[in-house]
Amino acid sequence: MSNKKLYRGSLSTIILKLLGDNGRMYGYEITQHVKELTKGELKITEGALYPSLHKLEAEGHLQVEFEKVNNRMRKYYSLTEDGTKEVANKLSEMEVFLQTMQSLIQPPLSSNTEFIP
Amino acid sequence: MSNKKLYRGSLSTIILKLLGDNGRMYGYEITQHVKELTKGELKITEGALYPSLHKLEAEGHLQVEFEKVNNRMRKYYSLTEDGTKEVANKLSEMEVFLQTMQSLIQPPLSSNTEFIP
DNA sequence: TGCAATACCTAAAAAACTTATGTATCTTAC
DNA sequence: GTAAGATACATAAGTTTTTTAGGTATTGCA
Repeated sequence: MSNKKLYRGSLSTIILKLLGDNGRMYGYEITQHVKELTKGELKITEGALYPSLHKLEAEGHLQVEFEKVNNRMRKYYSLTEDGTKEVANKLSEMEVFLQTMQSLIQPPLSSNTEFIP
Repeated sequence: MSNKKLYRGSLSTIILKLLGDNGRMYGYEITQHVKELTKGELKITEGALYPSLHKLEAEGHLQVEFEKVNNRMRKYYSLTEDGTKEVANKLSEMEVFLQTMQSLIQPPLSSNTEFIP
C-alpha cells in the first residue's frame, strides 16, 4: 500500500472482496488487479500482501492450491466456507465505515455566507 | 477509536476537519462531538486523541490556548494558518480514498445469474 | 461518600504497515 | 549474451498508529 495511511486496515477486506468476485486468485494477480481497478491510486506492496494472505489463511478464511504455470509457481487462494461469511461481514463493516466518514467530512451546515437582501 | 480497524489513519483528518468547522475545541469536547455526530459508531479514545493532538501541534498545524472553566482546566486547540491548508489537503485525500474504496467494494458487473429465455 | 462525568496525561504492547532484501524464472532490448 | 524489467514467491527490521491500562484532579449527583 503505497504510503497511504488511510488504506491502513482495509487490506483484508479488499482481498476477501476480490476473491469473492473472482473465485480464485494468486498474490501477484491481486496486486495487479487492484492497481488497475484503482487506476494506480492503490498499489499493494508485497510486504503487506503476503503476510495478510498468510494471516487470512491461518484464520481459516482462505484455502490454497499450488499450480505451476510457465515453470513458475503460483499459489492460488480462494475463499473457504467460513471466508464467504467473512466477506459479507467485512463488506457491511466497510459500508458503515464509509458512510460514517462521509458524514464526518461533509460540509457543515453553516450560517449563510451569502447576503440575501 | 473503539476497536475499529478501518478508522486507523483517519484520526488526524477528523480532528482537523472538526477544528475547521468549529473554530476552537478542547480534547474532551472533540471526543463527545464525534460520538454524537456518528451516533456512537466512533468513540475516540483518549489514548489515541491526546498523542494525536500533541503531534498536530508539534507539526505546526494547531495552536493552543489554556482556559479555566468551572475550576477545571481546558486546553483549546485551533488551526494555525498552516493547519488550514492541511485541512484542505487531508479532506481531498480522504475524498479520493472514499471514492476508491467505494469503487473497490461495489458489486461486480457479474455474468447474468438470471435466466432470460 | 462513592460513583459518573468532566478534563487532562503517559507508557507498554499490539497491529498493520513500509522499506529493504532475498530467491528464482521468463521476456525484452541492446 | 547479458542486463533490466516483469513475474512470482517470501521474510525481517523498523515505523506509525492505535489499544489497553494506568494515573491525577475537580464537579455533580444519589
